[in-house]
Amino acid sequence: MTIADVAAHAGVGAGTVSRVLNNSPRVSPTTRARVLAAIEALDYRPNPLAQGLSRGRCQTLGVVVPFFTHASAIERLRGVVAALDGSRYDLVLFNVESPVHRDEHLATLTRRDRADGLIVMSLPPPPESIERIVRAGVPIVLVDARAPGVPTVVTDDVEGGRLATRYLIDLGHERIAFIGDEHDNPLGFIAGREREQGYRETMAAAGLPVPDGYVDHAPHVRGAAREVAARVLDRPDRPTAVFASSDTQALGVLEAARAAGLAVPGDLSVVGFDDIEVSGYAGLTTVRQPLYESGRLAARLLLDVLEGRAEPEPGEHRLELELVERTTTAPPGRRDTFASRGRGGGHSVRDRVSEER
Amino acid sequence: MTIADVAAHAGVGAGTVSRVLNNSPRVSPTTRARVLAAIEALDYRPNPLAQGLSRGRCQTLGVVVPFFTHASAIERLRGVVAALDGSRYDLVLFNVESPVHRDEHLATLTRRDRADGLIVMSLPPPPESIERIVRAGVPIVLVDARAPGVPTVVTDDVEGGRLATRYLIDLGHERIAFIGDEHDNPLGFIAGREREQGYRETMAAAGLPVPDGYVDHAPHVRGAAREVAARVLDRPDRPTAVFASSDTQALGVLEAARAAGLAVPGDLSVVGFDDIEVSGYAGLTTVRQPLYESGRLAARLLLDVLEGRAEPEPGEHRLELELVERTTTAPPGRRDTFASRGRGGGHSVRDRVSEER
DNA sequence: CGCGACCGTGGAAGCGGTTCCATTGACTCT
DNA sequence: AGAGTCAATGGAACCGCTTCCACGGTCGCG
Repeated sequence: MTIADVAAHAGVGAGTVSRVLNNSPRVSPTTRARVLAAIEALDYRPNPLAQGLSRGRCQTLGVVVPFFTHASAIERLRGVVAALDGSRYDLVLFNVESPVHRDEHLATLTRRDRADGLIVMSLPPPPESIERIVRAGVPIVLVDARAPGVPTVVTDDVEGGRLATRYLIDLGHERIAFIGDEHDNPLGFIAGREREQGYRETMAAAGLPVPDGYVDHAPHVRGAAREVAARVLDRPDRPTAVFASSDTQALGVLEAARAAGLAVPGDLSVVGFDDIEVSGYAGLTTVRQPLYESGRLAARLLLDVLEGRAEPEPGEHRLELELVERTTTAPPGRRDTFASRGRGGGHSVRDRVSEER
Repeated sequence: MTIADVAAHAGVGAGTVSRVLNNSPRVSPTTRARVLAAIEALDYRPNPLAQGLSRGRCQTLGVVVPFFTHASAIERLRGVVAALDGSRYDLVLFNVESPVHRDEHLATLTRRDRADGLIVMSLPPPPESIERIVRAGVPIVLVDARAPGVPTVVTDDVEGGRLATRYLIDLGHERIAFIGDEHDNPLGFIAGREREQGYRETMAAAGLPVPDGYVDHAPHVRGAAREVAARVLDRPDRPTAVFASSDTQALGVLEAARAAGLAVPGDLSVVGFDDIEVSGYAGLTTVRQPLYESGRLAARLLLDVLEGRAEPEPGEHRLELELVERTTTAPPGRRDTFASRGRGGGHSVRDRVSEER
């Protein structure tokens, strides 16, 4: 079933069929009707590969995302899919779990034959990759990562770190520990480091000490964070609060607290970062970043460029952070019963929203 | 940068370059070396669209999945991605939120020009779609859905319903309510209905009554389940246990119980279905289905066919269900304190596994 | 030593579209 | 009425690759 069959059936040339398909104005109404009838009769659909080859683009958006099953990645993807829905673009997923992975994918994506546009999440891509992609004319948007000369959708992670720390200090905490990602992660994530910087700045500004061992790092999984947290909770000068640089890790901290027999927030306050879906359920106080919105915005920026509605605008699109207060935080030393808190809770708009998902 | 450039640079014909690219044995070692050098020198990569057009396939696997952000879908996708990793196939995601959506996608996927193989999740596709796809020679695997003549990866949902109900009966419960998906959902999901059937069968076999109003249905979101649960928990003959046909809904039941001031599992036992990630954290007793494994198996079956290692084998690949006992269930009337349960818990292998994600 | 196999290779045809160019015929304008 | 426009259309060229076919050169064998 090719365009030639349709042309024959309608008694016209292939070019005319193509013009009808592409809504060219240069076709008479009667011819158009005949062609459409033939298309209908033969149940013809253009071959996307042939279209792609001929047009030099492939109606596909590539999303390069590390560990796509991580809750935060999923939320972002949800935003991307929402933005793509109704457009003519398909979504191809490139999952990244190592630098080799990343470089392979970025190398194949330097032309419009695999994806017409690229969303790269959370990965600071090697500058030479970026440059090749840009030079090749493939529009790209970074999410949760920065690079000069490229549109990015970001939040201010340093500020987020400040927000969480200041909140704990305002509650009256003085012994505040930090648990974050390992600094030398192979994919070069920097959000964790920036959140740590915000933490350190704020502690310093408040004149609060950060003893050795109050800052520790662990791989981005719950179990690892729990172990590291166990260590700091076992110190004689046990902190009264922990700021974890992700909700996943904060959940690990909560587990460690439970294992250590500490009441939360009675003995220990915990603040996370991200506001993934579980967090609402776990009652975790956290710094919410608009994950869904970030994906949606990135996809929209890309579509605007691809469909000629806008020029690529290098520069940051900053999304705001917001502290969501739930039930894992309280002033230090106030011994709440664990029981009375129950599950869930929280007071942000987000909670109402997440109900209905 | 085309194959002709490489050919010119290596001083050979285009055909020879193609043979080298495709590991044809009919190339002399010296020529092969020259071509490889040229490829290297020019940093040449074949255009996948042109390859696809010429070969009649596109090195892509399509996954059609309703509501891909649902926890269960994500787990399955994770399995698919794992199976695809290392293969030469890309993954294209077709998210489905309505029958129109579904039919549009299935209609475009009846040829090898958009995807070489198809995984359809949780959707009973219209028989004529299936037939067209099969006739077109596009391998397809259904997950969590059945159709004659097509390979499927399934679980026995009726049996799962029995499992959960029998477990509650064995604990000593007699007043057991059921909350499930609406029967007339537009996409035709049947898992919920089957789980309900298992529930009804087991109740009948045990001679236990199922009063009017003990079985109710709600859309597959937490909030809706909570409202429906609130109704049944408000009855004079309040049930001592609720079996919800998904974990998402079970979480809604837990919320309703909390709102009603009922202790879980003291006043009310709750069993869910799926074992999504949150469930371990929430301590929910549930019927675990191997979601990750189902995705992985489906992708592997498909790859085996696509790479000629196997013929498509219509028939069911059944994966086993397993009851995971956690802390939302207990014999009726035993008044546990809510506090002592804390969070998490559970005794399945799964829990250890999920720690390390 | 001559003939047929066969290996290695170049080049053309084809995959199914899009787009440019040339052609035709109707229509306008002087 | 003839020249010039312009709309509608057919058809060829092209996108970049695979694959088939044909051809020249070796080699083995009689």
